[in-house]
Amino acid sequence: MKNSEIAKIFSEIADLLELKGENQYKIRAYKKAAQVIESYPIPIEQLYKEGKLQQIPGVGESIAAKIVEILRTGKLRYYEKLKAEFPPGITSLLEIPGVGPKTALSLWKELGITSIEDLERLIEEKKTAVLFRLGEKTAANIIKHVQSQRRKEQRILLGKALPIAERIVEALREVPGVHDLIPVGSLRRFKETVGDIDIMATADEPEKVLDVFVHLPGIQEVLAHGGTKASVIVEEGVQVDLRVVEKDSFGSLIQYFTGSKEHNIALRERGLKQGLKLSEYGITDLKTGKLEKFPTEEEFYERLGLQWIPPELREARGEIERAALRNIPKLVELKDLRGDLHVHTKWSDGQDTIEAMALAAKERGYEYIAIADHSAGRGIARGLGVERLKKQIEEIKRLNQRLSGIKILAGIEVDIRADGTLDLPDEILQELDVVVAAIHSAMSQDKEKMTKRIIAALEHPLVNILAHPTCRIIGEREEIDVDLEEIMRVAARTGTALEINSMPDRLDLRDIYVSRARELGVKLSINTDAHAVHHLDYIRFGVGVARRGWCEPKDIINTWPLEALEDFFRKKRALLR
DNA sequence: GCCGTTTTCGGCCCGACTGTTTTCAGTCG
Repeated sequence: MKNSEIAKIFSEIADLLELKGENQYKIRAYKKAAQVIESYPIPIEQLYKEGKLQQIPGVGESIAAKIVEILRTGKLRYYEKLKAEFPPGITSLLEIPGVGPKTALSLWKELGITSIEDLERLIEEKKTAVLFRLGEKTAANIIKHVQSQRRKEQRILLGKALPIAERIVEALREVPGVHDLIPVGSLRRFKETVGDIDIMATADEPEKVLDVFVHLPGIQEVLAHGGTKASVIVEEGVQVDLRVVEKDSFGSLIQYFTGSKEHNIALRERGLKQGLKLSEYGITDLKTGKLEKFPTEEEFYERLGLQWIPPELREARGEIERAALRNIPKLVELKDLRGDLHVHTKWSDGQDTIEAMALAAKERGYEYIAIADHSAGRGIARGLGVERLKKQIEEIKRLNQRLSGIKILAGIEVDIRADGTLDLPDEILQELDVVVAAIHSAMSQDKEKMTKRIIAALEHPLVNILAHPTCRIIGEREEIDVDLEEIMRVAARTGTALEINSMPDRLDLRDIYVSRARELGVKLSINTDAHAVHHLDYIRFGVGVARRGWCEPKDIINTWPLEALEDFFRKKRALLR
């Protein structure tokens, strides 16, 4: 059973306990367990087999026993019993903003409402007016929220949100008297999707900045416009909030608004143990009651005895403990990258020539770039067979003689066929500098078959990188069903790198798997899979994922000098031949 | 239900907003 499925059960239990009016700390315990399990990089089933369930933070005796029951029987009696106490569907009411457990319960008990549709109908018939604390305004708000939730797509890709934020920040920078200007929230943490865009600023005249903001080109609707905060919807359909705040507490404010929520909770719990109360306004000493303000985040963390924590790590996944030990890793940065090892050209489905891609790479400060067009198996992508690949290798040789300051590596993105064999013969593959292998077909194979298939590719001495290992497309295609732990172990053993694909809708491997791979000693490669020159700039999203996975330059093969990289590839051939 | 720089028992994050059966409960981020 998948981690997400187990997490869902505990999250439902938390909702049901809320309706029951149970102890709020018990509810929180279930919520926390669900949240941790949802983003846990190791399959819960595996931890169960190893008897290590309680090593998951937030999972104690009771929840561990429930996980065991779920995995053994496929069911949980406690959950079934709880569900039977309420009509099915009632927890869906909790998804409506403004409706919590108390409201949901009275909607059901007083009016028999058990679904969002019921609720809408009865509000329109004005039958909810009899309820305690549910007047006209609340009813109107519920209708508004339900309708707007139906209309808008919930979260948008980071790759779409970041350019919007940058565009706005750039425009506001021109306003006289503006000092700080920084996007916060999940955007600053480089989370793969974001809900809305939140920007914080300090300025001499806040009204002036907000005034410019609501009149920027591309603003579709102004939702609110006050003296310190304004909210708009931009033409891309995303909500953008701008807050202009006090300079002397800017540090604690951006810390608070950057999140994550879980990170902030963990931080405040730690503060309490030190007799300190944390909030967005600063830190209050509980003994003296005095509030201390912090202009910078560094000072804020320092007051707690912590090293500053990069936003990408702020997910309550052990970063606070590491910061206390002053042992936060020196995360990989964009400037550490020396090349891109997976790009396409006109030879298959790319838009630009080899030369154009190479020059663009040079412009970005790279030392090398690997051309990895599709192999013939991909009919739709005008894939390369043996003869055309030979010609391409010749072309690359000629270009390398002509161009200076950039080394073009001859490569291929070879298809891993359904049976695990590669789409091109070894004789031609060994003529290449680098071989990237990938799954593009038969993605619905069962777990056992898929795992064997990928392992066969990893064990091939000529395969250097596994591209987009889970094949997911965010919001569109689920991950393939595969034993990732096993894949990672084989990748580590054979010296095969796993790719962090930087395409905004892929970001594959995703952050939590990157973190696990790194723990297991797997090397990673941050590539763009660029199909045009401008795609090379997507690399920063891949870097964000690597940072969220706690990677340092040594973990990322394309931060290495060319000789070290070639050495890495040679070693695998020698090892497995 | 979880957990331990004060704890194996007794705590458990913080502040703001909103509607309102008006002194605050309920909800949210």
